[in-house]
Amino acid sequence: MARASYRTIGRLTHYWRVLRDLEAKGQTHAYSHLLAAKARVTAAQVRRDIMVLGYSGTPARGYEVRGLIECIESYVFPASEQRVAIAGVGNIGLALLKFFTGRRPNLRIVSSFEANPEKFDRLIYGCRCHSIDRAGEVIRQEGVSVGIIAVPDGEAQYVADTFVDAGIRGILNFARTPLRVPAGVYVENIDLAMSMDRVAFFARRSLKKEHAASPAKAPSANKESNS
Amino acid sequence: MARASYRTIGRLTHYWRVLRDLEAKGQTHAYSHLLAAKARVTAAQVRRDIMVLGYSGTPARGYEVRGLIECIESYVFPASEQRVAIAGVGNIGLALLKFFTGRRPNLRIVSSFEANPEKFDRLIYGCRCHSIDRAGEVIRQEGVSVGIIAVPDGEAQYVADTFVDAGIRGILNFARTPLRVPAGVYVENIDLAMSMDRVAFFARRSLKKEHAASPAKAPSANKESNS
DNA sequence: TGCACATTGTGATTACCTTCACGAAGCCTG
DNA sequence: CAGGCTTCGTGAAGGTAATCACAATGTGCA
Ligand SMILES: NC(=O)c1ccc[n+]([C@@H]2O[C@H](COP(=O)([O-])OP(=O)(O)OC[C@H]3O[C@@H](n4cnc5c(N)ncnc54)[C@H](O)[C@@H]3O)[C@@H](O)[C@H]2O)c1
Ligand SMILES: NC(=O)c1ccc[n+]([C@@H]2O[C@H](COP(=O)([O-])OP(=O)(O)OC[C@H]3O[C@@H](n4cnc5c(N)ncnc54)[C@H](O)[C@@H]3O)[C@@H](O)[C@H]2O)c1
Repeated sequence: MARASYRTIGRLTHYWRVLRDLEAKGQTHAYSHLLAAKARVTAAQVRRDIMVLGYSGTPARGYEVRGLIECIESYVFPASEQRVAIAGVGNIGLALLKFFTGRRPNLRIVSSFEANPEKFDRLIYGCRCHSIDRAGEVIRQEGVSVGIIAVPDGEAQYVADTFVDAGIRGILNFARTPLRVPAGVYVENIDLAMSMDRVAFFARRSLKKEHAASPAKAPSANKESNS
Repeated sequence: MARASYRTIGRLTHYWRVLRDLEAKGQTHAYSHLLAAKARVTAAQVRRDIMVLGYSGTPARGYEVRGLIECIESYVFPASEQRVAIAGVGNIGLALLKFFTGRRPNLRIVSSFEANPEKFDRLIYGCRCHSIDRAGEVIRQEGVSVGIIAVPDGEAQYVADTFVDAGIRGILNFARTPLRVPAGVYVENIDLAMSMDRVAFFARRSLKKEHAASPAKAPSANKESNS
C-alpha cells in the first residue's frame, strides 16, 4: 500500500465525484473500466489509485459504489471540519468565496483578510472580512489550517509568512510568485496567466495529445500547478 | 534540441517574467543559478529548459538577458495577435476578463458568450458579449483560436463541441468535466475544487516536500491540471 | 601569455508515474 | 459442480521528466 502521490489524490477526488453520480443513478457496483471512462484515464490507473486506499473490489462485480465512496472520503477528505482562510477579496478571492460557500461540509472558508479598509468587518458570502494585520490572531483563534492567497503578486510572500507563522500547513497560491515556506508546509500554485500562455502555445503547435493541467493536467486541472 | 514539454513551456514563461524584472533593474547578464533561485527550480533545470530554445549562454558571463528574453518570446509567445474567446461570464469568467483585459498585446480576449440574455450585447471590460448560439459564427469571423470554458459543468461539453467545430485549437477548461475533443485540440483543465481538496489533504498530511501543481502542475499548475 | 576558476551544455543516471500483462478469483451457465 | 468469462490486484516493464556530473569553454588576472 504505497503512499498516495499528488496526482493520485487529485484523481481520487475525481473518482469520488463520478461515484456519487453513479450512486445517485442507483448503481451499486462499478468496474474499473467504467470509472476510467468517466474520469478519462486508463482502467489500470484506476485500479492502481484504488490500491493505495487498501480497498478491494471483487472480480465479476467490480467495486461496490457505496463502500468505495466511503473509503475515498475517509482517506482524502477531512474527518472533521477543516477551516480555510482567504487573503485578498478581489476578482479571484470573490469567485472562490462565492463558489465554496456552503458547498463542502468539512472544508469551510471561515475568514477572509484584506488590506482595503472598506471591506473590513463586512460579511462577504457569510464570511467575515478582517484586516490582514489581524490574520495571525484570527487564524489561531479559529483553528484555520489551510490558506488561500489571492492578493497581488508583491504581497504574496508577506501573506504566506503571516499564514505560516500562524500555523497554517497548506497554501493555495494564485499569485505568480513562488513562495518560500519552511519544509512541512504544502504549497499548490495556480498560475492562470501561465496556463493561458500554455494553451495559446499548444493551440498554435496543435499537439496530438491532451495534457493534464490542473494543474496540473497538470496540465489539466489544473493539471498542473507547481511549487 | 528536444521538443518542449508541457512543463518546460510553463517554466519558460516564468523565466521570461524573471528576466524582464532583471532587465528592468539594469542587469544585462544572468547565470542559470540566479534564474533558478528566482524561479524556485534547480540550475540544471533552467539550462535544460533553455536548451530546447537553442539559445546559448557563455561560461563566465551566463545568459544575455535581452537575447534570452527575445528568444523565449519568439518561441513561446505568439508572433502576431492570437485571439481568445470566453464562454460563461460568471464568477470565474468575470475575474479572467477583468484580469487579462489589456494586459497582453498578442493574446487578447475578444469575445464572450453567455446563455443569460441579460448579458447579450453588453460590453464587459471592453469585450462584447454574444449569445452562445452565435459562438460558431463569431469565432470564425474574429479568427479566434483559443477558448476558455467557464460555464457550469453540465454545459461544458456542449460549449467545447461548439468551440471545436468553429476551429478552436486550444481550450482552458474550468469545468470539472473531462472534455472529449478530437486529437489535435489541446485542453488544459483547471479544477479549483480539486486543488482545494489536495491542499487540505496535504495540509493534514504535513508533507516534507512541496509539490508542483499543475498543473500540473502543473501540476501546477497550476500545477498541475489534467485532461 | 598562460593558468586557475566558474559556468555552460549535455550524456548518463535516477526518480517517479503510467501502462502492460498475467495469475488468482468470483460468477454464471449448463 | 465444472468450465469459461471477466475482472481484480500487482510485479515488471516502459516512459517521461528531473537531477547529477563532468568535459568543454571562455574570462580575468597574474
Ligand atoms: N484574476 C485573474 O484572472 C488572475 C489571473 C492570473 C493571475 N492572477 C493573480 O491572482 C492574484 C489576485 O488576482 P486578482 O485579480 O484577484 O487581484 P485583485 O486586485 O482583484 O484583488 C486583490 C485583492 O487583494 C487585496 N490586498 C492587497 N494587498 C493585500 C494584503 N497585503 N493583504 C490582504 N489583502 C490584500 C486588495 O485590496 C484586493 O482586493 C494576483 O497575484 C494575480 O497576479 C489573477
Ligand atoms: N468559481 C469557483 O471558485 C469555481 C471553483 C471550482 C470550479 N468551478 C467551476 O467553474 C465553472 C464556472 O464557475 P463559476 O463559479 O464561474 O459559475 P457561474 O455560475 O458564476 O457562471 C457560469 C456562467 O455561465 C453562464 N452559462 C450557463 N450556461 C451557458 C452556456 N451554455 N453557454 C454560455 N454561458 C452559459 C451562466 O449564465 C453564468 O453566467 C463551473 O463549471 C464550476 O464548476 C468554479
